[in-house]
Amino acid sequence: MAAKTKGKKGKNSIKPEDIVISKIKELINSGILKPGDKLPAERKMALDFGFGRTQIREALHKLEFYGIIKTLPQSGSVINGLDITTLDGLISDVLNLQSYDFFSLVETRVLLEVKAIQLCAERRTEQDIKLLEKMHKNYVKYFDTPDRVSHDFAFHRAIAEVSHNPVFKAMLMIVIPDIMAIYQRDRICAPNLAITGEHQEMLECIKSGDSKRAGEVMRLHLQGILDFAKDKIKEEVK
Amino acid sequence: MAAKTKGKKGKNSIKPEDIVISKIKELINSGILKPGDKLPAERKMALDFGFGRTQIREALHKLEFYGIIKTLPQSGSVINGLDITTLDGLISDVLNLQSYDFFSLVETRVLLEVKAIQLCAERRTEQDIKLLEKMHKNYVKYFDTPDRVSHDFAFHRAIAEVSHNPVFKAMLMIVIPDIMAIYQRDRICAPNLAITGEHQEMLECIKSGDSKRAGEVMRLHLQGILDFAKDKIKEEVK
DNA sequence: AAATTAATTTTGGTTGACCAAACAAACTGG
DNA sequence: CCAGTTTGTTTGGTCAACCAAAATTAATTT
Repeated sequence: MAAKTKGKKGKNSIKPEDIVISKIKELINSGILKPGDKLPAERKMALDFGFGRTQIREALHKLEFYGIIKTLPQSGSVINGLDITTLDGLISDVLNLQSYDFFSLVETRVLLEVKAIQLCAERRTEQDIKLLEKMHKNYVKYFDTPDRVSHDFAFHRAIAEVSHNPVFKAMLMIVIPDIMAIYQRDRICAPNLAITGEHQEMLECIKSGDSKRAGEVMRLHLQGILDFAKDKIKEEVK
Repeated sequence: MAAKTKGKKGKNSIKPEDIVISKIKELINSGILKPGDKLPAERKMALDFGFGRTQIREALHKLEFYGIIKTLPQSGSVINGLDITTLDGLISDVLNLQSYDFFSLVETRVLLEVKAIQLCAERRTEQDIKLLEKMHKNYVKYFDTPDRVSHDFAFHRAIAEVSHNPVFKAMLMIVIPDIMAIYQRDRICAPNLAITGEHQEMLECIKSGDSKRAGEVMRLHLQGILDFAKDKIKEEVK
């Protein structure tokens, strides 16, 4: 996935795999390798670049994760057929992979999840509604236990599911856990009782198919975290 | 990354690393392992699970990519401190990792990029404007060459950059290349001349800070691809 | 007895060798 | 001359042994 929120303090160690990736990047920029080409064998690159095959291998894994190459067993690795500028940009992104700031994460979550719940209201089936009701019941049931946050997450995860857009879901699954971890750690005040009511209301909107209102309630629901993120920025500045 | 758009045809081969991951998942679900725990040494797992250490290692790499564990050199791998349900869901997602359908990709792109350009109009600096103008010039310059799509991508990439939200950028960089690859491949008609004008207009909106209008132009700009995606669905159904 | 130090074990990281599938060239029979 | 087969090579996938850093334990000193 994607990228995790790492690199809090100085991670001085430059991983060998990243050096290998930048070497490959050079090969592409210098025109020796073009999109669609099969890149050299792992052993050859290991020799040429002065690394072990393991390091080459990990670099290739990373590039495949991000959809830049495709590795076929017993055959070789092929550069995906984009164009040079695109490729160069993508590889640069893989190399940088900076840790995401909390505000950007929340901003993204709000955008995705408001839209997600709107789609929920439009696309939900009978089965979807049952799922959501079950998740909501569980949240209420475990409200006074340490498992509350777990079931809170489960409810939001269900919404991502019922949006019937797997890309939304995948992206929300990247963003939400990070946000929750930080929010729980840094927030002092007690769990808000209003949350239950908001969940209930969202559920009603989805059931009645009122996508507009569903989105509004979700936006309200996330407002607290958004404010928290804004405060965090000011805090960091001062 | 994120996930790439793989698995077109039947990829029957179940990768060993995924079996290892599901074994670890079982350990967590059975309560033997809890969040925050250090999981067994690579050698021990290799022995217990009946795989080589390499396979264990690749599984751990994958889990670390998705932020589920953290591996410390010469010390061990630690399960990140979420809660059990959350963890279980995340691991399930890693295991499924289905290929994304074209429509969902486009739907996500529209949402992200419309918001991105609105943020552009609000947050752009003088330097940002210079970057965008340069990209636009290049696009016009290379319009009649095979490099057109490359510079088209570069322009959109610049918008992602100028939104000043690294999460938006990362996600758009996942989604856009896939979309462009499919769109170019399947589309028959010639490149639309209107695109240049729309890029120009977007640029003007960003410069003047008119975020609302910038968003509208972007939505219009992407409408063609969205319609194409809708047609594609109907086509697949029949 | 407590604190410090030294030896040992355990850990992830790295390396080189081996395996079977895929590929390509050479060979053979028509 | 060509189609089909064989054989040798190249490829990514796997494995077992080795390395250095970290953690643990034992020994030593105060």
